[in-house]
Amino acid sequence: MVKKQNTEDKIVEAAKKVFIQKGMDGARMQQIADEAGINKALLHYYFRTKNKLFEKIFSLVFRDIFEVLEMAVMKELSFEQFLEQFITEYIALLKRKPYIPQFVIHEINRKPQRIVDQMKNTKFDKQQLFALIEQAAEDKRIRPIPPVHLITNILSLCLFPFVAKPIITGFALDGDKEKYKTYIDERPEQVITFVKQALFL
Amino acid sequence: MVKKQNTEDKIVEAAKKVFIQKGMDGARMQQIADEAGINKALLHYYFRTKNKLFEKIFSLVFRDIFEVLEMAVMKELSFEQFLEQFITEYIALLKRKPYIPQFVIHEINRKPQRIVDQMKNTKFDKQQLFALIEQAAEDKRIRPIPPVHLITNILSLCLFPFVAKPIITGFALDGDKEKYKTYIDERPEQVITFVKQALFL
DNA sequence: GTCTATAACCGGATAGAC
DNA sequence: GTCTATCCGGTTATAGAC
Repeated sequence: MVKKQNTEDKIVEAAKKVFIQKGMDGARMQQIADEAGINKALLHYYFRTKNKLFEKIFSLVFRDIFEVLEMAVMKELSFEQFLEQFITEYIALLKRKPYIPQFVIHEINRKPQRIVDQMKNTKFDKQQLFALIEQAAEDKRIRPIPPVHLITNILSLCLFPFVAKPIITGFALDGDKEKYKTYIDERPEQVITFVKQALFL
Repeated sequence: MVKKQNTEDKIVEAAKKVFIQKGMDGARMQQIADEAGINKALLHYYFRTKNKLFEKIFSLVFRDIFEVLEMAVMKELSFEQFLEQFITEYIALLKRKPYIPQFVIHEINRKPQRIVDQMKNTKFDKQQLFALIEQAAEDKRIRPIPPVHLITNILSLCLFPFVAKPIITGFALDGDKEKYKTYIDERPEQVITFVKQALFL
């Protein structure tokens, strides 16, 4: 938390903030410059174009996303362990970086293919996870469920509260930010319980 | 499906398409004009500014969203009936208008307060739904669960498959569009089963 | 109501001094 | 590396003929 970061870092941080908030189209180089406490020209000096700056931010944000995903699946867990650990850690990640879902959704809209390509480039192994689920069902440890549905279920339960934050706070929780905080703190346990009840025989 | 609609309708339809696809910032008046088969000047003649046109589209899309929501809760169902009917109809709505979630999320980002205000203006009664859930838990028909969590769970399970369509298709389903269609067709049953298992004792 | 032409504006990008 | 000033293309918006 040192105040004297170098200019490039200041730019990246400011750009991250603005691009996440406004998306590529809505973001303004002027606002990024203001946010970083410099002027527009310097932005171009460091990153040449708005697009190049955006690409930089995109790759940074994307790295965050798979940080946990990879970790969770890499370490040869049982399905039961995976379930608890994945939900706990993924929600923890989103608490630290709540802007991630919004940013990704924005990009899904703009350039779907880019997101898919990036995902294919990670170490995350889809097959391994599918197999884990199918094995658990075969062993009668969980009720049978198509892996795609289970995975999307889990992801949706983790992600939605962050995407819909303003709606949940404003509409369901009377605009009370403390209530939202509590809600999010309860989430890991609530999701784990919900999924376990839904699955285990 | 008559071909000769009046100009205003043509504009609205074209604007809907473009705004949904590109968002307010990304949309271009020229593209809307082209899509409607008229010229830019006429756009301004009917709606004065881009912003006013967008507001019009926004309110139209928003009406769609609550179409089902209101219906489902209005008609004094038991919790069990509500559950099945809501999930079935909400996913059916999203199949008809899959652009809704993206559009709303875009707006959550841009102007959170607008969304919340709009929601408060609907006939949808939050309290009634909360009470329904709490009553079911009290009667031991379902296991106890905080209503906010249950509602967000259900919504997330319905919405996510549409928001994440490109990712699900491209990454989990090998880019096979037919598989996505099948996946979506299976969804209502999968979600209902999942939620029921998670809830009912 | 609808068009063509153009004004007014905005925002990304560059030139050039320091 | 950092700044001020400026350019230039694209986009919204308006004027005015038909």
